Amino acid sequence: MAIDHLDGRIIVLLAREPRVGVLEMSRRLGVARGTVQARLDRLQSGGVIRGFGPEVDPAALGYPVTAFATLEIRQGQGTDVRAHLAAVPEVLELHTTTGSGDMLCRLVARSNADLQRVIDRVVGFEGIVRASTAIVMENPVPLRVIPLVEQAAGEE
Amino acid sequence: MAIDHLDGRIIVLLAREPRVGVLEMSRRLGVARGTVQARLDRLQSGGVIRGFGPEVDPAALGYPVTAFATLEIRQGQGTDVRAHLAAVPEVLELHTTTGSGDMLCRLVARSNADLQRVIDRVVGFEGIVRASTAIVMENPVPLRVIPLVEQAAGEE
DNA sequence: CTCTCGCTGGTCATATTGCCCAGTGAATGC
DNA sequence: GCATTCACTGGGCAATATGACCAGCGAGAG
Repeated sequence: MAIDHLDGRIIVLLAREPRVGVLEMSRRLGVARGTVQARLDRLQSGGVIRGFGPEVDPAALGYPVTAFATLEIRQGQGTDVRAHLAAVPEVLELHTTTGSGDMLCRLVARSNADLQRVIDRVVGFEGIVRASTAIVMENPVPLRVIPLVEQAAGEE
Repeated sequence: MAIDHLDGRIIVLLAREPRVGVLEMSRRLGVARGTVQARLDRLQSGGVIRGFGPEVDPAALGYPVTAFATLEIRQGQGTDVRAHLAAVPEVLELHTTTGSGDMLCRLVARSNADLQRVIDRVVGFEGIVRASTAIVMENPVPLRVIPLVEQAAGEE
């Protein structure tokens, strides 16, 4: 899906101030309201903008510890492992990857001690052979997309 | 920050249908509008809900390849490396971790070939000693928080 | 027993939304 | 050269949501 420069500005503006409405955006961007509305519809139906769900901070929820676990899976157990991990609330994300491990997942926990419990629960499943965990200390670059959007919008 | 059961329902509802307004929410949840409004304010100022920014899908933007890179940093170069990586749009996320590597970052690229370019750019910096990359094949559990919210809201 | 707090259910003026329309300009196809 | 398509403009409409209030109520705390 192609991203226009105007599309880029819309997304950036929306990311910076999510509360602005379509009308306010049209004012700021200097285009007609209908245009902004049409662009937004296109971006959403095109899948570029998936939604506007609330961004919840696990830390504020009482889960300040984040970790990444690399899992090694027993042959053919992939499906079961996926289901098992999907059932654990502390598993925020799961990927299957190439490379040394077979899966990579993001975990959160209430404390370092609690992380042990989470890991036990994650690993306590026959299909998982081995797990190596890296605890996150700092997060210099929190999940972001704006620079990418700007690049995609600019070069186009 | 403590999460109420009602808070939980608000967040879940909001995550499922972000477009509903405060009024509609109050109707669905069977409480007064002012209550929902007050709860939302509290959740936001408490940091539990960070915002309502648009969720952009890098794949739809033309970056369908995701990878995780583990970086090994030369002693004392941490700050410089952070700045370097923050300047690369394809770096969506960066963490410093315990364990074998020193940093973990999430990358996206336009293709597997393009990933090489991105990695070169990431690694092409004196402070980085070594990098090992894992390409994401599948994403069985996309980034989610709802189960965690429900747990935090339920047990409380 | 009193105070405080959160929730209710209501009002109000204002702003925004979704939807419609005709007109314009540029690019496209015949 | 000419007609068509498309995106954008600028406007107007009714319906709705918003933010800001208010008094009253019940429960829990001191």
